[in-house]
Amino acid sequence: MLDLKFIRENPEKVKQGIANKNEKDRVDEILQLDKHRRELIAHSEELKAKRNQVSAEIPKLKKAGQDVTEILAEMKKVSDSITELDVKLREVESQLNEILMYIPNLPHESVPVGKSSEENVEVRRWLPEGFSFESENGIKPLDHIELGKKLNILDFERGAKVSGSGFPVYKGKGATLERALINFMLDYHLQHHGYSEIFPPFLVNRDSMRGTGQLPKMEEDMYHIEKDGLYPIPTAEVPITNLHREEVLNEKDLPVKYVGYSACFRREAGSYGKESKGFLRVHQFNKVEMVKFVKPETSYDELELLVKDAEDILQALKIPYRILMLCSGDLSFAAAKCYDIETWSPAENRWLEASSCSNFEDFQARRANIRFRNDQTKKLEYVHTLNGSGLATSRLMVSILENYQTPEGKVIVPPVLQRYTGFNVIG
RNA sequence: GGAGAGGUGGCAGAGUGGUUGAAUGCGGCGGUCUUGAAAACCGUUGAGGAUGCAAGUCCUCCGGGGGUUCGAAUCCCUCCCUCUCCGCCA
Repeated sequence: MLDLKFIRENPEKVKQGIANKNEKDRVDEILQLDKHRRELIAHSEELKAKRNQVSAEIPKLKKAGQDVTEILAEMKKVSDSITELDVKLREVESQLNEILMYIPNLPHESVPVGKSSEENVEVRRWLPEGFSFESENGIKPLDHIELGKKLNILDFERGAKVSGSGFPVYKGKGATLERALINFMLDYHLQHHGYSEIFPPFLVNRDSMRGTGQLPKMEEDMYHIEKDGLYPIPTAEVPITNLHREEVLNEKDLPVKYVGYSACFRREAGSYGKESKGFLRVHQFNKVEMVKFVKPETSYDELELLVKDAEDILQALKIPYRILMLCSGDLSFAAAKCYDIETWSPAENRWLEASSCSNFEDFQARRANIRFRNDQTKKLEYVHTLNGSGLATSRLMVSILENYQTPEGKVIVPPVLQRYTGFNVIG
């Protein structure tokens, strides 16, 4: 959520930022409601001040033996006017608030302006030693679906039977490899990057979904358990960021850094047909997520570090990847700046998004009311929140299986995972 | 699922419908004392909003929402949450 005062004072800046995100702006509507709101407040408060003043007089007058019936009658009218004004005020405020909840965060000044993913900027890439985009023997590599079937480690058909399409089943060494990967990533962030581990709830309430910005805008993309008012999480970002909702953090504890595993559930409404085969687009997947709560002045440095933390995993696994800085038009609703990390898929012959690292500045903190006490000024300030996948296993698994396949159709387990799997090769 | 208890400031914990934003204790901050520290003592210590260049003035907030009243932390209704016991259960 943007600061209403900021919108009031910088309407053109806000309009431009929203336009750069390819969103419709309702700034004029906001300014009008805000004006109306402040008029109502001024009027209502004037009457309340009067009521308070007279109400304090009444017991004194009574004590002095005066007749107060006339004053009571008059105050009754004042009270009724207040009630009326407050009803209007509440109406205006809820309209205003509802619109504000749909206003996206503004892109940071360092973000390139652009319409779509076409205009994202490649920042750097990393390729393992000896890597080549061409297969050495000219044989077309098998894709992850073929490998999964051949090695009997992935079962998309039975997943579809049990749940529906987009709910993959891992079997045998595939299941072990998935588990190994999750444990490896968690351990790595704990041991090398100074995060502390959270194992979060997978179902959250509506307030949490609003806090991180999934709701109300992305309602259609979220699973919803109506009976209990709960939402299966689309990412661990939601429960982990909301751990500190409505809290005041100590400045000396910042940055607070959490890492946690969760299953992630996404309806992917309207996306059937696109990239729908295998792991490329699924309704349930596994992800290790990093979340940070930081002081505002450090958040862009922390974003760079966050990306590095995710990169370290890929370098340890020796998976080729590249980093993209998203252009304004490709930024998500709540993000001010975002880097995507894409891993290479030899069979698809293209890059696949495996991580997304974002700085939300105070957008989520304002919605979720997460603050810290500034030791110098003694004032409360909103923290900046960041999060990044470190990483999502589904796309990463595609890259691992495909990059580590042998000419015989086996898959070597990446060396750093071998002590987690207990075996070195699949097939 | 059944029964009961309770939700008040950072925490603990008072609170007859009328200067109660709220006693008291702990904690925090500042000070006195001390070589330093502790102890003791004194003072101070919530948030949000409207208005204003500012100083300030005013309004709101005692789980959420609604009601009674000139006036509500205090009375009524309703919802939510937490805890305890019983039942069920991985």
